[in-house]
Amino acid sequence: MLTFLCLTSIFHPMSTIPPFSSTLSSELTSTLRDAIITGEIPQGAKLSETKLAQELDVSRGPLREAIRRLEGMNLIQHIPQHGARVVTLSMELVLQLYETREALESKAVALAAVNMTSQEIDQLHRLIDAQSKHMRENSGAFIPAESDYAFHETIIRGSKNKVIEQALLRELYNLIKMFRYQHEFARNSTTNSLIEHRQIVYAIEQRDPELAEVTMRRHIVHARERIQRRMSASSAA
Amino acid sequence: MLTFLCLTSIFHPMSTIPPFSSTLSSELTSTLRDAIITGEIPQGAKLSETKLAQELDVSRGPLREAIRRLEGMNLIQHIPQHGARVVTLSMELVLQLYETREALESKAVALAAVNMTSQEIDQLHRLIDAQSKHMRENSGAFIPAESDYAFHETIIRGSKNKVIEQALLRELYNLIKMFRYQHEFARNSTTNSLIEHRQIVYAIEQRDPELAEVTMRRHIVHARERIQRRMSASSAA
DNA sequence: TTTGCAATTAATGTCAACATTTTTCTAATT
DNA sequence: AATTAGAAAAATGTTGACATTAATTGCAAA
Repeated sequence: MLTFLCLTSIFHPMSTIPPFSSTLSSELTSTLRDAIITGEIPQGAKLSETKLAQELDVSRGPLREAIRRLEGMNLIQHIPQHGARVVTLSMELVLQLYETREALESKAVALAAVNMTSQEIDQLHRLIDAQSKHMRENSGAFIPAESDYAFHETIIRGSKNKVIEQALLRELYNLIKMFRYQHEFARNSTTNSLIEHRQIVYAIEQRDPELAEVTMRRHIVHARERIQRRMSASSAA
Repeated sequence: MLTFLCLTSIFHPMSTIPPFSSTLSSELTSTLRDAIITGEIPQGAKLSETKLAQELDVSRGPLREAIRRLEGMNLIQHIPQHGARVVTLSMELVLQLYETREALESKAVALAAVNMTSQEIDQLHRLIDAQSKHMRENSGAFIPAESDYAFHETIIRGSKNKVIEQALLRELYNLIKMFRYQHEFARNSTTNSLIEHRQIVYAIEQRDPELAEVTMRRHIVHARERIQRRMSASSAA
């Protein structure tokens, strides 16, 4: 028996998309998305329409629509006449996610350096200050994942490019959150991240798109390399 | 009365996704996608489930699923309780599409320079030769859009990065095809494109990711600038 | 004529039943 | 015992009806 059955629940702080929704179908989309990200429905698991509909006490129509939407978010793979399965995050896929993120988010920050309002830049400062405070008070190891996401999302929205925003927040970040949530070592950011965050904000403040771009690119490459090291280490063990 | 009603038809050479499909819902997806790309269903048009279902002689269930899928491809915008509309390609959106394409496809070609097989590179040569032949025989103005797409798709698949491939071919290219199909001036490529294509293939052959990346980036920036000039010229007129 | 409300119409959201395909189980054959 | 064929079960695909919400129409009042 699954525990995510409460449809009107308060969701994880993971969520990019607001949990509120007017239709049952949208509500199911959020519910299933969070259950997949947290691993409550494990990777590779088959989503049986019949069983899920029974457990969630809804009919199959809205459920199928939710599954189609999650398909569009790359959280689910659907094979006609065979059903839907939760995506499996192979080492290869995760590295490809970070390669794609590098391309998109480095462009996003370059645009953000030009297009962000001063209010939005202030918001970045507030987030960094909170991260800094958190590290001081916890004798320093990690930045909480939520704060890290908030930082990156602020920049992405600051690009004012809806296409990049959608590609990153709707397709990529759900998968990245899923990976980080389900791997303890990736759940929080390293100390070094805060320094890099400061460099990125500095470049944006200087309205220097080229500097912002290379700084962000390096930030994401570092994250990818860290994952690569950890994954190959654990697979060798 | 719409004319795309023949579900088992031979589709436009536009299609990225093969027209064959086993389920009615997938078939509807292809049908509607092509109707949207060609403008048979015009930009901003409301997709009335009731009417469409009647005209296509299907029930609303599979039709709704198709609409959800097209939503995932960014061809349709859906507002709960209000229905679905075909996306409207504003000047702003088109330029954002090309900005995103620049970021993704420059990364794709850098990966392709490392990962493409020699057979795939041969394929690029064959496509360029055909483009070259076409221009000689037609006293030279343009490369047909289909040949241009084939060239870019070969490179994108050659990157061997499924995430970038999906983002480009499933989300971006449909919209770019839609724009080019519905704007006569953008339908074919310029003479200069062939030269740039040759430069790109040269860089891939040299297994030089950096050169490939800057060459592709310039190629796409040129395309965007050409659009920008044409659009502002026509809006000034 | 215009504004506002009520009633009607139509559209989207949801459900339950039916059809078809796939999977599973059983049993017979080699 | 293993394999295969057939039957049973379960799953996905599809349909039409019902519920609820939005849009339209018509009428009354300002």
